[in-house]
Amino acid sequence: MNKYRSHNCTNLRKEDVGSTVLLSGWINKKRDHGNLLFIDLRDNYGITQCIIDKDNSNFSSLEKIQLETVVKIEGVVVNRSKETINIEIETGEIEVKIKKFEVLGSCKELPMPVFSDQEYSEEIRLKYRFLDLRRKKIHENIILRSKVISFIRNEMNSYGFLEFQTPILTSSSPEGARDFLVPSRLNPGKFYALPQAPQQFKQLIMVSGFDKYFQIAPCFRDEDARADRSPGEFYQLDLEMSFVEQNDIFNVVEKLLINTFKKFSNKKLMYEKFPKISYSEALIKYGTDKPDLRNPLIINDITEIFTRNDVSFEIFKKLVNKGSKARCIVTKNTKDKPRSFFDNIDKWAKEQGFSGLAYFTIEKEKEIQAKGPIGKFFSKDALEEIMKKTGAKIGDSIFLSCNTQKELEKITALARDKIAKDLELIDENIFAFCWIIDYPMFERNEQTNKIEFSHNPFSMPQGDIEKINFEKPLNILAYQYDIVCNGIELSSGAIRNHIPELMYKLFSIAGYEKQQVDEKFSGMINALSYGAPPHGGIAPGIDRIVMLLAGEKNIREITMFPMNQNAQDLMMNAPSKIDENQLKELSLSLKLKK
RNA sequence: GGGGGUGUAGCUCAGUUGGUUAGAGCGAUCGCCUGUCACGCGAUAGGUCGAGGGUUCGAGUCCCUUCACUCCCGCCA
Repeated sequence: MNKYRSHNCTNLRKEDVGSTVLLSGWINKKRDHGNLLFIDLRDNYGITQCIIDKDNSNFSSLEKIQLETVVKIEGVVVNRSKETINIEIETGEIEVKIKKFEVLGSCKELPMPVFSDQEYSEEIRLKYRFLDLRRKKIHENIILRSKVISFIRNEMNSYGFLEFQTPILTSSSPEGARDFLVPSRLNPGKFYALPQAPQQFKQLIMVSGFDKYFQIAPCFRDEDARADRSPGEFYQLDLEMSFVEQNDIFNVVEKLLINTFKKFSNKKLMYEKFPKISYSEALIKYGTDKPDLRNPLIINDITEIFTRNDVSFEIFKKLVNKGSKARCIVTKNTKDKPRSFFDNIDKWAKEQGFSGLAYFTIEKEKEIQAKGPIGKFFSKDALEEIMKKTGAKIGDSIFLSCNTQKELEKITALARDKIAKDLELIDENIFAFCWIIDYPMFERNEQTNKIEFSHNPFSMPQGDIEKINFEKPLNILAYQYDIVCNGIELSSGAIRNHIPELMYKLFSIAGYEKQQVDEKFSGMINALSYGAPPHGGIAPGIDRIVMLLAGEKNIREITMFPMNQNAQDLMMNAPSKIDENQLKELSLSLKLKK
């Protein structure tokens, strides 16, 4: 028998009554009745109630023992009387009568309690993460994460994918996020970069003829944190396939995600076949390329209404005249909502830094009319036209905004969420997946006015390559796609451009000389010129998948050892200063800002 | 880089229009208690009210500066 335990803390049942057992674990909770002491012993698997009374010579030392001390307990399994059975825990029908005990790991006074459902400041949780991780909810989240990852691995293997590792020390890339840099001792003045994603490597794997690759890949981007974005590092299910079209990727990923979500969650899937929404359609209907499809509200463009002579809402008319657009959100049957409902939304819009949200309600007494502060500006005919365009019915309300297209997309997207929340239109028990497709290859940077890659420079443009009009780059679409679930972007992917000449052409549009491309992407470009297969892939974010499955809103709740918002590890004290010798070896010197 | 929120005992929080000695629960220490499972009861210790400056007879409370944490914007091919 093992020296520490014969059973773990969830093993023992009625059938074990009478046997002498050895348990090891943490003191989760003590209940001291003076002459009788209950101890809840906890390990990874569960809790077993142990009991000792004053007749035992160990009583007084156990009575004084600190919570979270690690002990080994030897005792006999006994039945609990009917009244004292605890159905909350799996071992609740029995308890262990303590004979002997031994402290395996003593515990100082706790900076935070482990046995408690209370919430604690992140600062203390992260500093004492090893204590925090003992707590039930987060302990279970981390176990869930492990199970999800091994499930995904098994699925991918069963689909015929091979798992490969790719380098962590690689080269800096000019596109995308800020790189984490690592100085090279052997090459003074030169730096490695940590990979933002194994993008080039996975393409090289395809060129190497491996056909189907995947990896649970760490990705490093030096960008500021958000609730759903760790600073520094995160994990992707990186995958790539050869001789595929967009739909082949979709089929694999849909199958994987549906299987995963069905296995690990009881929530319903809104679509078993993910709907495909084009980027441009998404921006109009939802104001964003990551729409929450649980939200039934749709945005409609009604710019034309404000060119009519029988509409006298002059503020909007002037803006439309200058090139602004007008869009609206219809809410069903809200005519009896109190004035405060509408005013709160308008007030909220102003707090978001917009000029507010105008609104009216469509009613019919003798004839159709608009009620509300701006109702009087719309004629009956104009209202009927709006109803036709938006599908609004009598009794519905319309929230509208007028602005430049970019700003309008922003506010309508936010307003769509806000109004749905206020009206409680979102079913939290649903996962609504969709594909966003047909991303533009390029976009214009509004500040510099330059043409840039809008997503991934390695994506394949759509259409017959011979016939692409490179004179109008903003019209070129790419085989580039995203998966969105409940308004969270899970991944993006693309069919890759495997034709070097086409690559040079596209890079030249974005302002890169051939020589620069050769320099920055030498490995890739070179490889593509030695017989590259058509290929494509995608990279779903593991952290966000686990977040959705665990029902958590913060990525730190499903990350074992996360950094704080300032990219510091409070437990390990990273980042930290290094000594002069280390700098010297790397040929570095510091020039700190005061 | 910018905006919002928070900061009071080891932990979670309360603290009135500025007014005696800053409170509670959990935890800690000590005592009582033989069937609890958030055990119960009693007592004790524990505070630079994030820090610095200012207004005031008097500041946890008002003002300024600053720091930390967090949420958001920018950023995230």
